[in-house]
Amino acid sequence: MTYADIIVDISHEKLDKSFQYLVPEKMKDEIQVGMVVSIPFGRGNHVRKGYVVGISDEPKVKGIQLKSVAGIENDQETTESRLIALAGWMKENYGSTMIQALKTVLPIQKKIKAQEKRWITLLISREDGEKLLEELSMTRFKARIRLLEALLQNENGKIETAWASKELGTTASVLRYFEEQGIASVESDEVYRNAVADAENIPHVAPAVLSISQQMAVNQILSEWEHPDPRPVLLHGVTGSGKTEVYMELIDKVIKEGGQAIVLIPEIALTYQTVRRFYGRFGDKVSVINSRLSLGERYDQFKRAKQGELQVMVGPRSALFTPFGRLRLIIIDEEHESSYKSENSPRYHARETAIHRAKLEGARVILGSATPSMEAYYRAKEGEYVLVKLEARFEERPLPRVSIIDMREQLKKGNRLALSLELREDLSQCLKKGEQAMLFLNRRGYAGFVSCRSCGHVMKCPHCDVSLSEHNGRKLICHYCGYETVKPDKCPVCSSPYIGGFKAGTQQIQQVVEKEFPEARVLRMDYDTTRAKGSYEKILSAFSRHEADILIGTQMIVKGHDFPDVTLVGILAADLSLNADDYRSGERTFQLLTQAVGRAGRGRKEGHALIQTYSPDHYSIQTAAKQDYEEFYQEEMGYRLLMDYPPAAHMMAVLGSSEDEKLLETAMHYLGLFTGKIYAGKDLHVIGPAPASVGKVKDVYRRVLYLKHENYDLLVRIKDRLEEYIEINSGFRKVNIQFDFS
DNA sequence: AGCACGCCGACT
DNA sequence: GTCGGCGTGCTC
Repeated sequence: MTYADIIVDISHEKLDKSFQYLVPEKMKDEIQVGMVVSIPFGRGNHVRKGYVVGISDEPKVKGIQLKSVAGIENDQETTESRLIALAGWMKENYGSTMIQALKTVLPIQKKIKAQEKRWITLLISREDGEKLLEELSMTRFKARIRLLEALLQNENGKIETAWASKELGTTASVLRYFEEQGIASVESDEVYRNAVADAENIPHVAPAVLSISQQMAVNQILSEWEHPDPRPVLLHGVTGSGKTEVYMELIDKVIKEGGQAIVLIPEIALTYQTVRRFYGRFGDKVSVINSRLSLGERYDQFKRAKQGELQVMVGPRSALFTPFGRLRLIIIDEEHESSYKSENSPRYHARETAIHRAKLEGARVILGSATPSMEAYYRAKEGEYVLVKLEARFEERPLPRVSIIDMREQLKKGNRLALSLELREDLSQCLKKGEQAMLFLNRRGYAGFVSCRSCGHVMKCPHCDVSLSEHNGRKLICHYCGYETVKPDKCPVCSSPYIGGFKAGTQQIQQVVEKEFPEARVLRMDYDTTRAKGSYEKILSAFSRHEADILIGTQMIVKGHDFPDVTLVGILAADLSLNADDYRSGERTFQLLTQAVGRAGRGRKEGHALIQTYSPDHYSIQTAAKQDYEEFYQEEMGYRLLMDYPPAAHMMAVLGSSEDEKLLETAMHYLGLFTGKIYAGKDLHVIGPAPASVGKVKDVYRRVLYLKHENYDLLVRIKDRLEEYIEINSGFRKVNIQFDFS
């Protein structure tokens, strides 16, 4: 007998397990893991869609009469089944339930979408309506009166047909009367809107003539593609070298061959500019998904892709699962960005997942970055990826000149302001010449905490074990759970009145700058000024139109924007991100500084950057100032090798969370003991368990156990063993365990 | 999600 | 006494 494990309709959390069905004799040879089948389910034996996730010849439950698979849905087998196979791989390699994996991979169709809503809209003015109502009230047409009354009462003069027929008894003949007389119109919901914002106003742009180095890169990539099984390409191009032109050239090739392409970009922040460029070149073959689209719009875009209306999809991490039927190319721009790693289970990395999807689909992968991740560069050096370099900046523009300012010297010189004397001098020069400047405040992993200057007490969130941040000088807010409290005017521990915030926020910088340069026009871009919808684009486009002289902001200003008039970049508190408590802090600092420095001098005029720091000798800062990736990589790799951190070894974090602190502690302790016992002597490093870097969020405690080993598959096997162990032991019922690979 | 079982309020 | 409200739990 053949049995199939099937997951029923993925849109419902509670059905997060597989059910076993009998496979009828005639389907035995046809059925495969990844197929979509129809099955009778529940008491009513309703026929529903299900996904085959396993096939076996043994029943796993006894005492239950198994039902049989009703049929195989053949239609969209190829695209969908490959995505389901990808989900299976993600489940296995990142540790999650199959249903979570399926949900990230398949577009969730909304049930209501099946029957579209129709709306009755009042076309005449309210006065005319009242008049007509009076006339009608003399007649016997009661249904017409009810509908007109309802339309007049409704604020927008718009009601749903389904509601009208149910509540008002409106019939088709009533609607016909309203339409014929021009009193109201009946229209369906607008069908898919173009997801590309402002698409009508994007002019077509002819392909640019590639520079010599761009053309060389394209040729190198194409020659790799000649191989039957091309390797992923790491395109290492300095900031401003024109990687996007290379991407577009390759996409053009792929489209002409009848293939389709996915372009991943780091976050919504960048979509606006990037999408415009792609749309300008390829027109409505291009679409975009982002988190601002509604579920319905998102689904529509995937549907268009599936129907073959689109050739190119641009979007963040989740765009990787666009159901293209002839996917031939996946591009991951700014490959090093941390937003490519999912924070939810399955905690997949878009880079690895893209490479796997490409393998399943017969597509190629391009990874692009000015500052590649250690992982990607390591793999390229090992020959697993092909390294292609774009060394010259576009039009041979020189890289900016960089100076490092030792802030300890500033204190000795008696300057206590956040701006060094050198930066102030350069700013005034820059303003005099009518050029633009950017001031970048590095506050990655750092919140503007409030502390007592007398006893050192730090104001913390009572629910989350993180410091509270000061807002507008009077409120304290927790960025994890949103807890809010009034800023105390004396220390709750020692009653000292000297309690206050660390004065280095963007607002403070703005005040200093405005005081120092009263004639300069200053824009500020940070968490506070970009919360409103569209404000992000507004600030950036105002700055690019030179409506301001100085732009002050956090990391969001350093990402990939071209401002040709910017000649000066000032980086404040460059070393703050070095103090974050994870092994990637050196890499992040280098990336941030390199990207920030690269903002200067992208137009005709030469650029200059100043890095202000308290650790001028750190290699991340030194190499970023020299814009020397290779030297940074060597230094950083030495540290990773010494400490067995990725990419020198693989690491698996076992994340436990529970509301019960004691229970969590024992549970994690036993997991540690268990792994130590079964894998003793296999060179496995077990670290912890320890409280997670944020030990408590929304009153849920979090602990973490790290396992390091050079063999990834061994870690995956350990994960499987741990999952079994957790399944058997009832002590884990109230503890949530997740796995995180890096 | 559906559908059944099940335990408390207003009805012919 | 019954009809029916939707809370809870199960579905191979």
